[in-house]
Amino acid sequence: MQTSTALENFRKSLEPYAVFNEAEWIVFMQHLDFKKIKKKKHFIEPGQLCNEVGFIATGSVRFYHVRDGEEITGYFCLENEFVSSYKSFLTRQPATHYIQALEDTELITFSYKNLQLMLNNPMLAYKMERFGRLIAEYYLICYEDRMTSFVTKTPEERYLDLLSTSKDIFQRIPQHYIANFLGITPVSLSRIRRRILVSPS
Amino acid sequence: MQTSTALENFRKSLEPYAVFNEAEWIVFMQHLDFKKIKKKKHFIEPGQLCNEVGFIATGSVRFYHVRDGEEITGYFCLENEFVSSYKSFLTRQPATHYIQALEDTELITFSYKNLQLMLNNPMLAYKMERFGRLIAEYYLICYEDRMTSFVTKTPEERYLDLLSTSKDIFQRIPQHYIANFLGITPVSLSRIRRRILVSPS
DNA sequence: GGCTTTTCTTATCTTTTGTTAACGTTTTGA
DNA sequence: TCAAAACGTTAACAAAAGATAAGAAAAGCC
Repeated sequence: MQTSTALENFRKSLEPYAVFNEAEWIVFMQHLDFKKIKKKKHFIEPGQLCNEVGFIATGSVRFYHVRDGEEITGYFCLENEFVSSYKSFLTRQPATHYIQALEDTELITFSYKNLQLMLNNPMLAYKMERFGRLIAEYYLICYEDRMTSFVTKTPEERYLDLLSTSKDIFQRIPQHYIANFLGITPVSLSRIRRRILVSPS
Repeated sequence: MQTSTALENFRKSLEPYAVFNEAEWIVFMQHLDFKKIKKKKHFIEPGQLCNEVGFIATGSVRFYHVRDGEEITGYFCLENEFVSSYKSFLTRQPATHYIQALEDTELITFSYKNLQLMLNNPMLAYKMERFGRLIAEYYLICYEDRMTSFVTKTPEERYLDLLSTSKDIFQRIPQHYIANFLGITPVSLSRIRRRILVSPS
């Protein structure tokens, strides 16, 4: 994707969270970087400090942990979403999981250092605090919904929910990753799909 | 608890998120209210708009959903924590769950309206945006950890984790609520405890 | 104090999930 | 292009969890 197109798209995506005037936008842009991650390459690995937040212009990533030598995928991000190991980024502690590109991925990023510069720049400080608040609140609600689904719903219900809200995910993301995301094994997801095929309630 | 003590305690608890000077603190306090909830009474019920965020001075609450006539407890809050149906509060949509006092509970609250007033008051706006950002980020990290535990850990591991980080919870909160919180049934938690007693690995 | 309600455990049975392995298909990468 | 790796399904068995019911202990309430 062309850089200018990506930036325009980014600016539009930010509108619910931060509307910059031209002067602010120019300064804001000066604090951005661009990054390409080839498919299967990592954005972050355990033990590393996550020093940036990325906005996915094109592509997709998965978050995964390794337990007993096994990869467990906990989350995905697609275009127009932010990707970061937030806990590491915010607390300045090493990450405990991997973030890996599922496709060739183009990111618009800002580093921790640049974010601090903006938060301390009188021209941007207020808007950046607000931007940060609204983004954090947005993800807070996403995460709360997901937590609730683990407590109140069965794996089958979570699967049907995902199918109805994000059918496209099944076209782009391998099913065994989705199984992990639903909190079950790939074998179990395959069985659930079979059950639903046979007797679609 | 005495109001003045509760306020001092509140101010101290806020320090990681917002440090007010005396003038600011006085204005901030003018936007606060106090609320007592008797044990078993509700802070919010499904269908209601959540119009306030509470800080628990004393007591505790549980969040629960009702599914097929059954109550499922998804979360707890104890002293010095914030309690709200954030999704309802932030999106101005009706809540979908209950929040109920587990003990007689004293809250320091601020309403949505008062928060907006503070966010629009030049004297407080910047600090309130920052305060909101840092609180949202704090809970974002909590929720992320919990989400991850559902994907990467077994119920037994989640139980052992909870036991090691919040042993006191088991003294104050009925076990069948904790079972729901762990994503399992009370019967299943009882069996897990039995298993661990018999063969503590 | 005595009765009711809540809480926790245990038992039984059913359902679901995990584990492991096998197999065919598709995708990948040298 | 061709061998290797990745992917999805299925089967068989074991382990765990859900559903239901029963009973004992503890807490709550006139």
